[in-house]
Amino acid sequence: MSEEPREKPSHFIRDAVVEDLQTGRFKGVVTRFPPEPNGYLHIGHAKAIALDFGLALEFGGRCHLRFDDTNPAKESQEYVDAIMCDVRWLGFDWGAHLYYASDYFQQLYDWAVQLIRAGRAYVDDLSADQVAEYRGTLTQPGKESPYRSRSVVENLDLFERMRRGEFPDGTKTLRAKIDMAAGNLNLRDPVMYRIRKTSHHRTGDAWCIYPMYDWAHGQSDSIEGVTHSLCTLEYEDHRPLYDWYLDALGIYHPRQIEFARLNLSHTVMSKRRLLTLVEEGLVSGWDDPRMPTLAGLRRRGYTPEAIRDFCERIGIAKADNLVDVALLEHCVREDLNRRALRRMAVLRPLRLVIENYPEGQVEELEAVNNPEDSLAGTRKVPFSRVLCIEQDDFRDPPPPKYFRLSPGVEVRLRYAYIVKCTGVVRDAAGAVTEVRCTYDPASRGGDARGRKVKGTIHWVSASHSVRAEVRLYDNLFSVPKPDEVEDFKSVLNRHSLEVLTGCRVEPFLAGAEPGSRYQFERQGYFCVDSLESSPSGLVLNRTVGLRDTWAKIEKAEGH
RNA sequence: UGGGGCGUGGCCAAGUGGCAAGGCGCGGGACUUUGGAUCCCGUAUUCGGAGGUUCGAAUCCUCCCGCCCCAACCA
Repeated sequence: MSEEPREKPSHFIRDAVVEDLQTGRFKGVVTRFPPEPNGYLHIGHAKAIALDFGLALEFGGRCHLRFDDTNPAKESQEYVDAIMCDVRWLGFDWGAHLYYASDYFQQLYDWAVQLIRAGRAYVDDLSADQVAEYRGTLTQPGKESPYRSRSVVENLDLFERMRRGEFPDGTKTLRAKIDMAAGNLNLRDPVMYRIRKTSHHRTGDAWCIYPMYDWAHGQSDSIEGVTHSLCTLEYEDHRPLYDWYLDALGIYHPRQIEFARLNLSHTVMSKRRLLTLVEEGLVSGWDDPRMPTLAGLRRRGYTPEAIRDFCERIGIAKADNLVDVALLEHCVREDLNRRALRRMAVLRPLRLVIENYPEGQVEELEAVNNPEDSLAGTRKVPFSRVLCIEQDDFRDPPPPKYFRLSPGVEVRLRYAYIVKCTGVVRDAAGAVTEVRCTYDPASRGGDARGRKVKGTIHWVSASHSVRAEVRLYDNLFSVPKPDEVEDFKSVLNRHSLEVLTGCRVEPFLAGAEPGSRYQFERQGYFCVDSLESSPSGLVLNRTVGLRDTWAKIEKAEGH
């Protein structure tokens, strides 16, 4: 295993980090991945995780996992657990640096008091609607709240009573006193605290006022000594506020840098839309193998390595993007090609009878486990007179450039023998129910002995194979940009899941471990479903198909 | 006459004054007991547009065009 560590492609954030280290602005690198525990992580988060943890690793620093849990109404322990599980699975380690914004509630409260004392924050009695009204519009300045000029003493008193729970939800807020005429709406006296008499999954009922994102985030970064606070583009407008709070408080000041979030073709990435799919039962859950969630990709059979590689290849930049899902698929294929053991499985069985093969005879033929890895060894596959082959591997008449079985034609049975089709059996409707052939005993192992045999097909012994259910997945959406359609649900791919129940797999697969991955020769990569597969009922998920040149030819040839 | 960003091939993306990296995809070929893998070759006279500066510009200047984000007591 002499993996040449591919040179890390550079990007503007790495450049900025290098510069900050050189100029002495920061002495080391401390990053953080700050998910809100209100949903499952998806491939877009993987990009951020790889960036945050990757940079820390690269510069000998550290990366914190910090839950941004400032909105108890939407957050829960279920999500906290799922997120930690996913980050670990992806291969990253936060060591002892697990934090929660809720751990800082007291410190944040004290700092708020500090701002009130400095005359930089005030308690406002305006209702939510009024606050919106007073904010003005994109093109018109807002106007100051009538409560903006309350005295420090009064503000201090009111704020403390807010905390004690003397006022009902929504009746008061604490706001920073900045500039109601600012072009950047985030600076028009942003709300720092709102009253919410809701218990929090970690702090219980200790608090009834909760900090807003902007008030919590920068200060949390500061407390933890974060150097580079990396986030997505939509927070660019928040940076002036991030900086304002830190400066107003006069505390350690990390640097926020924004990058473009990932968009993947043929799927949706917004938490709101993913939640809709889950809640409306359009998918089986957050871990449905068609979902772009890490839980879904994991169940689909994706490897952490492939996802990390993908994250590296897409790069980090500031331009809006839509990455072709074909790149993600390429990454798993590349990873699995060199690691997955090969097996034979017939998804849509067609009976093949070898007329001149002795009745009752069984041979154990040797098959290579992985041609890409000589250490993977070989296995024995039972061969007998009656086999199952793929329905697609027999055509009568054969279309142009078809290399597989058809009347009078010879084909190789992978690792077995060369067989020649002698005829077919059809049912009353004319459908082929059985293919007949003879074999060449001298071609054992598949040796064509000089002959040109263009096709090689996979097979399974009818009586020795094991039954299995196979689930074939396709893109969740039928268009590249479902987000741009009026109703994204109208463009769901109706064929995103195809369940095949009569599949036959080679006996070696009988005891396959849940989650284990294989390449089914000539078909694709599959993994044993981790939830619904059992020894008595094997269930396999197709991670991704193999590149299919024949499909392209067939498509180009006509229909 | 609101603010903040972004525009390099079908999709990502390097490049930051010296004459367009790389990857995916696509097309062609070699090889092949997976029509897989692997290996070759091809794929932007041009960098949103128009001017300008310069011996020389995707890179600097000016104007224009287009796209994205922001008016939750969400993050």
